[in-house]
This record gives sequence, C-alpha cells and structure tokens, in this order.
Amino acid sequence: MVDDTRARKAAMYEQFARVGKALANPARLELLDLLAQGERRVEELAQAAAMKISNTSAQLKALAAAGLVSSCRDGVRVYYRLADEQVAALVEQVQRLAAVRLADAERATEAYLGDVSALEPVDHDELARRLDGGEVVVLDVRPAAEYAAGHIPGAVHVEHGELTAQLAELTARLPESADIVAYCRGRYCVFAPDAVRALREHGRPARLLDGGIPAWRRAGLPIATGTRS
Amino acid sequence: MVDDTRARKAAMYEQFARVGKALANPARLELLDLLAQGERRVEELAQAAAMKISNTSAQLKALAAAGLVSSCRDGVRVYYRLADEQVAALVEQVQRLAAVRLADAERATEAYLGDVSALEPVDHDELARRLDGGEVVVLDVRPAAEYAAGHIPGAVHVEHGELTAQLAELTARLPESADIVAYCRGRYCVFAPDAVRALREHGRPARLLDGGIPAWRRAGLPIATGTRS
DNA sequence: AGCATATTCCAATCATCTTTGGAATATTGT
DNA sequence: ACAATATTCCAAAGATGATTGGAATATGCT
Repeated sequence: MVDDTRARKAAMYEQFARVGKALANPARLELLDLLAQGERRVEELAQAAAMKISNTSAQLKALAAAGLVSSCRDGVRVYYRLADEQVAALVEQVQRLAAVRLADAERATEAYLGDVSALEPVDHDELARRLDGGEVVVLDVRPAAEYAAGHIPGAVHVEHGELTAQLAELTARLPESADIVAYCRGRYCVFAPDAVRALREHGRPARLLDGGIPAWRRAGLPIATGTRS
Repeated sequence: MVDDTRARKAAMYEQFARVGKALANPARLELLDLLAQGERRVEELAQAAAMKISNTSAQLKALAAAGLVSSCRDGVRVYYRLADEQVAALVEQVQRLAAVRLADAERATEAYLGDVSALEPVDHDELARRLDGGEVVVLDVRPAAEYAAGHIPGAVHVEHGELTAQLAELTARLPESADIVAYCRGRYCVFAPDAVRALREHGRPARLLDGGIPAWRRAGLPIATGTRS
C-alpha cells in the first residue's frame, strides 16, 4: 500500500522528467528557439542549427516524444512546430535562469551577443505605444521565412546577412527623423544586436527591441504574416 | 570569424543546457519540489524522497552546479534551499507541461492523486477573499517542518500521517458551519487530496486549495512562519 | 585529543544519450 | 512502375549520467 503510493509517485516524477530530459541538450534548445519563430522543415532546421539531418531528425523525435513539438506532413516534407506556446515560455525561462544564476552562462551570452544593455533595449509596450505615434521604424532582421511566418505589423524586413550590403540603400529609404528599433528571434539571438551596432556605426540612432518577437507575441501584441511589410 | 560566432553560440546553448540537464531526472525534480517548501537538510530530503543519502547529496550537488539550489552550513548540518523563487516556478511549468502534453503523465498524476477536479479546487484569490469573511477554515497537512517554514496565516496544522487518528478530534474542534479548505505542497502532492477525501468521508464538506502553497506564495499572498497557527 | 554525527567524496558498475553514415521508407511527379 | 526527394530508421561507438557502499572529511561536544 505504502509501496504502491511510492511507486505511483516515482512514476509521476518519471513522467515529469521526460520534459526535463528534452531540455537537457544544447542542440534541442537551439531547435526549440528556431521553432519559436514558426514551423520549419527538418532540413531547414538542420541548416540553421548547423547539424546533420539525421541528428536533427533524431532530436526532433525526442522533442516530439516529450510533447514539446508536433509535426505534420505536407507531401515529402515534414513541418515541425512547437506543440504549445507555453513551450517557448518554458525555454526562455530556462535560458534566463541560466543567464542569471550561472556566471559562465552570463559570460557566454555576453561573448556571443556583446553588451546588449549598451543598445538601450526598448520595452515591447513602449514600442507599441510609439508605433502608434509613427515616429519609429521597426526593423526585422530575421530570415525571410521567419519574417513571413509572423512579424510586427509595418516592420521593414532586411535579412541579417544582407544588412551590410543594403545599409546605404536602407538608411536612405527610411525617414531621417525616425528612430530605428531592430528585433530578431529573441533575447539570445545575435541578429538584432549586430544590426543595431551596424546602424549606429553608419550614424543612425538605433535601439534593440527587448526580448525580440517572442516577448512581443507573448504580450498579445499584434502580429502580421506574409512577405509584404 | 563565422566559426567563431558559431562556437560562441554553441557555448551559450551548452550553458543553457546545464539548467535543462538539472531538470532531467525524476529524483532531482522531487528534491526541488521538497525544497520549494523551505530549506532542508540532506538527511531530511533523503528520507522524504526515499533516496540513499549519498545519492541525495550527489543530486543536490548537481542542482547546485546548475545554479538551482544553494546551501549553507550550520555546524555539521548543511541546509539546502532553492536559489531563487523562479526555480519553483520553472519546475512547476515543467510539471504542468508534462501533465498537459503527455497522456502517460496525465495518467500518472491521476493514478497518484486521484480525480482532483472532484475535490472542487478553490482558487487562491477566492480563498483569500473568503478568509477575510471568516466562514472558512484552512487546513495545512504538510510535515511540521514545512508548516513552520511558511504557512497560510491562521491555518490549522495536522500532519498528513496523523489525519486519520485525529479526524474525530479535529472535526469536533472546528466550527460546524465552516467549510474546510485543505492544502499541501502543491499541485502534485497527495497530502491535501487525501485529506479532503478523508474529511468528506467523515461527513465534513471540504475542498482543495488549487496549486497548494506555491501558488499562494507566488500570488504574493501573506505567509506566516513558526509553529503556532 | 578523541568521539559522534552529517555530509561529501570516490570508484565501480550499469544504464542511457549523442552522433554519425548509410540503408530503408514514404511520397510525389513522370 | 520508376526516379527523385525528404525524412526516418538503424547499428555502433564513444560519452555522459545514475546509483551504490564504503572511506574520507568537517564540525561540535565532552
């Protein structure tokens, strides 16, 4: 009887640990970050995360077994997506806790992203308010597919990789008086920090959207889809 | 240069995964649940989780290395505690996601806790409101040490294990008109569900506090400490 | 100093996870 | 039916993690 309860308790925690195990691997965390931008095919994910396809498939299978992602087939292609928007929140909490509690993690994020606080992160609420005013241009520097899957309404899209090439054209296109706020995949993505620095070097005042699109989305702010800005 | 960025990204995700790895084991999740009640010694934790002491120590060490718990020595004893209240929230999110997304997990919680919805869970806000009115008695059925470390002000304390023995005395002591709301360690603890069922069988209307003390605490509601109710 | 107690360390075993290249499978279009 | 393509499956190897009993360490008490 007592053993029975204990066995049931153990079985329950065993189940909980299935989700924990899914989060216990850097490659899987990166895949989850990518999927937070929208659904993607195995091959795309493999390329974006610089992983072998067979490994990507195996990790996605593990994530699916833990209930964190789901997939659907479209012909020969298989699209994966987060099973639930809570998953993105969970991953972000893991990341944030690591960054706050582990000195090495904080160092690693700083080494990858640089000093983000110097880029004067703008709160999503503040940006939403200023967007109505019209004195701000929002810049989305993620890959095209991610922009299409969901972006801030009115955001100008330039891919991170092409920013340098298009800097002159872009800054000419944007009204000189407008401040620029750039965003990307989220708090631990380099694209927007890079972009803000590039714009500033080019003499344009620019700031970072704090938390990227996930924070915006989670706050229930509007999202536009499709390739037209 | 590109390799450099990639290496830094990998290093960052490696760091994030340290937290994930800490959550990847049922024993550690159980320890975190216990520590969410307040600080505890290694031996106590080992007993409460039915683990060997050496293993408990090893798992606590792993949790500390992931920044999830901290310890402080008091003479020969070492007390462990959660490093941060966010840790409890993270663990609960893992559990909830498992319970929602994994059929086996849902089954396992049901097997351990029984049908909780039949116990008419009371929202913490609702309880707080009704507490002011005074027409409700709150019952804490956790171990004495956990009650002492923090309980709902005015809660009557009876240990889970002694509930059956003290049922008659207890129900006699409580005003007959008052509803009873029982709580324990949280959403995945059996103590309060057991207690509610026992009280109902004894003819007393009783309900469950939804989310137990962690939800109460996280809502910023008042907490009392010490052994006096 | 010597003893008792709580915790940690250690070594060893067993189990599980990661990653890879290549084969197998499923689907579409010809 | 066949070829082309995207994905999954598989086997194997190396790496990492879990758990244990017992030894070692640290602290307090007499």
